[in-house]
Amino acid sequence: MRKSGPVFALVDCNNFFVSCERVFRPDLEGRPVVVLSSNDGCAVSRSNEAKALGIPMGAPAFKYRELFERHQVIRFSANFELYGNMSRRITELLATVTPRIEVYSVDESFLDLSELPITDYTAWGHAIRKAILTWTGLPVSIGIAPSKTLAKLASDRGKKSPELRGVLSLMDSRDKDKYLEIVPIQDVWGIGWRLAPKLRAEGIGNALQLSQLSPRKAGQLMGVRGRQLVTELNGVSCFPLESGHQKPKSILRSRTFGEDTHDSSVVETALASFAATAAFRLRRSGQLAKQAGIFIDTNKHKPGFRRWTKETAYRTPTADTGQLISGVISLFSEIYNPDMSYHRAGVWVHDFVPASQLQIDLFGETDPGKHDRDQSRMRAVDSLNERFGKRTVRYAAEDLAGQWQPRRRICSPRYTTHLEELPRAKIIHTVNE
DNA sequence: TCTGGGGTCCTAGGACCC
DNA sequence: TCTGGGGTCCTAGGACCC
Repeated sequence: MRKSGPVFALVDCNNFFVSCERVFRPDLEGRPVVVLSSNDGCAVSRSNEAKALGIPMGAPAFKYRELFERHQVIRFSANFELYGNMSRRITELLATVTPRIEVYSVDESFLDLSELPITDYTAWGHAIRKAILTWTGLPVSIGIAPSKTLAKLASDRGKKSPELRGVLSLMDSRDKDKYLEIVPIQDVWGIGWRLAPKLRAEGIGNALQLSQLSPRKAGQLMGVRGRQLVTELNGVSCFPLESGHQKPKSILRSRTFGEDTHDSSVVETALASFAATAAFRLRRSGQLAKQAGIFIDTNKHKPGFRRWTKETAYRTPTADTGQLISGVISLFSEIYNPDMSYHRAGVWVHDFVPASQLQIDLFGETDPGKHDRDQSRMRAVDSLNERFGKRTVRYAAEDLAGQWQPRRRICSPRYTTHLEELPRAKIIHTVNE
């Protein structure tokens, strides 16, 4: 059956990181749980019970320590290996429903339903929700609508209104306005902390009022993106499904150090590790970079915060780990000041060209065979690491003694990806037969 | 003591040219 | 050298997302 217009579903995992932890710790059901960011710094995922205690997104752990203790809030360091694996399980399941899928983030996917023979979208949503829960143990919310913005809004409503049991379809437009009216302006997808007060000052306080703006006025207040947003709220799709394999346009690796440091060698090994991962991602995307840069920060929460950035261009675009490492270390040597206390650092690469279209710079390169040798060396490194595990082969500069590495004091096991960390089953013998 | 990490897109304004 | 308008290209920074 062919529908007249676009139909999008947004499948959104509830409290994703916390839910992943609970799959393997069912005893945590009903208890307040938070997952902390790198360095165990702040809360990045909260269970409903934790939200009810008034723990906001991004709550700094040290400020909430007392509340955590008082209410026995269970805390975890972020275990991205586990979350990534759980995320792939859901994606694989959804891909069996339709190939028209856009993995929007680690916990959200859009599906294009317009070609599927669905007569009752709400029933379809409940069936998918149940399948995901059965197969992965993860609770999701599903919103279905003629535009992505409305699908997003619908899944959010499905999550927040218990009577909807996680699924809301806005395909039948009769009660659309009712739902739009209860969505505060700052909760609309695409309205952030700067636009929300600006819109409120214009008397626009909810999604319904936003949808009633004229395109002209919307453009004036919010630019082209805002004009499209208003159109989307009226059920006319402007943002298509971005399926397929978009290649990244920039790659950034950065970390806050486990402890602040003056030591140049600690910062160098961190930068070398970031450069190595960035280079690997670059190769995996089949691209070469023309530009690489670094930044180093002092602690931004202390007075006298400073950031230094420095960039370099490659005459011949590269994805070679060795070249990127020596590039970023030399940039660092131009910035380093032993009197500074460094808190965080990062490496970024951008300005990419496809690896297949490389043009060797005839004037800059004295050894024309070098590029090919570099490439085959990197291919060998990547295949060894794929076969024997991440970082089996690495550059000496990376030095994984890792004094810079963030703290992860309370990390759960990598249940799904490391054999030795598998959950253990206990067999209980009953005495009375 | 202790506050994450990784992206994309758009726009305003400067540099430069005719 | 100065005047002015108009166009393109590039970049930094703003704003948003998860």
